[in-house]
Amino acid sequence: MKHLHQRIRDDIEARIMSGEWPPGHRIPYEHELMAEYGCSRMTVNKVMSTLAANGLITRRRRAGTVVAEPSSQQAVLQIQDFALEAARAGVEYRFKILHRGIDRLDAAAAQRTGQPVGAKMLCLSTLHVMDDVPQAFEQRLINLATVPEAGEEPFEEHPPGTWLLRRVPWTDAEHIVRAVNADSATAKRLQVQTGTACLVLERRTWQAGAFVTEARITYPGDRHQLVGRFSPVA
Amino acid sequence: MKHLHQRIRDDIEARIMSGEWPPGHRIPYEHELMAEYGCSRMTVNKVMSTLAANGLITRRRRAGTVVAEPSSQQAVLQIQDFALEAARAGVEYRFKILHRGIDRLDAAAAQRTGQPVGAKMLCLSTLHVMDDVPQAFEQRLINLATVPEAGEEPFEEHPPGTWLLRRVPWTDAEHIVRAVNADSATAKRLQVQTGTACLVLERRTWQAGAFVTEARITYPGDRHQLVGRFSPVA
DNA sequence: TTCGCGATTATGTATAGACATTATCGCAAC
DNA sequence: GTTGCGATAATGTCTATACATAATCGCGAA
Repeated sequence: MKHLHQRIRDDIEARIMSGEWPPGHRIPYEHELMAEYGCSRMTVNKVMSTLAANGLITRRRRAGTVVAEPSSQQAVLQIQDFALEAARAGVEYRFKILHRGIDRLDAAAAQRTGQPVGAKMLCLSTLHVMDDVPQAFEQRLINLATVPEAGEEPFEEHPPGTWLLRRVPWTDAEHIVRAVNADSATAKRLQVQTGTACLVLERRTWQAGAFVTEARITYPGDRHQLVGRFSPVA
Repeated sequence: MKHLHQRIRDDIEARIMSGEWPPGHRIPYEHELMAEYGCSRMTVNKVMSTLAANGLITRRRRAGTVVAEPSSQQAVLQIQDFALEAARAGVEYRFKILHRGIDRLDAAAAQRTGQPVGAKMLCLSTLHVMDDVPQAFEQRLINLATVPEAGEEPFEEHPPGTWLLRRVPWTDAEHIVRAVNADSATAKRLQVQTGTACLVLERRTWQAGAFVTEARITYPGDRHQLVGRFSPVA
């Protein structure tokens, strides 16, 4: 046997995953597990705390521990960095800033981001291209109040998303994924027919309550998909 | 001050999130933090283990602990249960099984699911309707080898997805999100025009290596979007 | 019957110490 | 210089104990 911690954890996870202990089933008390595995309560406690943090079980003082009800399902999608993805696929990547300007928030954008109308934002439109084929069109707002240095950044080496990610850590993010028919301007930029289904990913990020950036990325539906793999437990 | 554990954790998270400790920065050794906070090493250790499990820091024996490099971004999307969503919005929900049959896997589906060609699957087509407006069209395969009782289930009370979720815990899931133009059959079922952009969510789930189910859910692009909120730290 | 309150009990947090594990560092031999 | 190896220093795991906290149970009073 290896570490007791891992063994207890595997044991309990197996029983939950196999359905032997269905949702709502009461798990033995810490002192019972302690006796069963012949270890101290701290060891059992650490395992149970970990499982609780992972959402596999629910603990309540005095009442005990039960297997958690399955929550509403989550899809975890990996948003790959274009440069990375291109490097892996062995194709050439480049990006082009189509528009750059400093604007003040209009009412709709203020509503979306929770910022006051008129807040100064750096507005960027970027086209991501792989092997001369447009892969995505990105419209981004960067809050100059939170990230003033973005105003001076030429975005020559890295596209705005990559630059921001390694400059400003974010604490909260909101994602929206939609499908839309390409309007004529978008279709032209992405070199698809007007009306082609496109995947639109909107992401807004905050850092400790301060709005950082909003990105709207439009992918041609026939060239891109978002993929994710997920296991509820490590 | 409340609990030391939380205080240390908040402190370190704050320093990482604010950028004071950028990725790669070496975090004080456990014995240093122990001295700084005047607590035992176990307390520090538990905090650091938690942060490491959350991917915020990277720990290596002898080398010490450093702030983790930002990984590629993830979008975490909540897939809401239709009945729940409808109840919250105060509208009527119902579903209709359009087709039901037992089929054997063809080559393409076998490829996708990693099952042998010819494996027996329960095939269901379900339309989800809210206030008489179609909201989604779901095509689902259920592996009868893994979930034989699905063959007898009439799916009168709960739609297949809900039924499965509370019957079979899953250990792995794969998600793909795409945008497609509605073909005429789909358009008719969803009561939209042919060619309307639709969001397609594909999910395949396994339980301990055994294939459970594949669902392809098609949402009309103008009626639905996937939304998610995410904080990297709890 | 119902309400309130104290005893009970299971989990939450923390401590001090012990030994295990494993990279790294630095010195010595080549 | 390069290599090898032992000392060292960091995290990983575990114990035994203590006290805190909170929810439930059950008893007694209204």
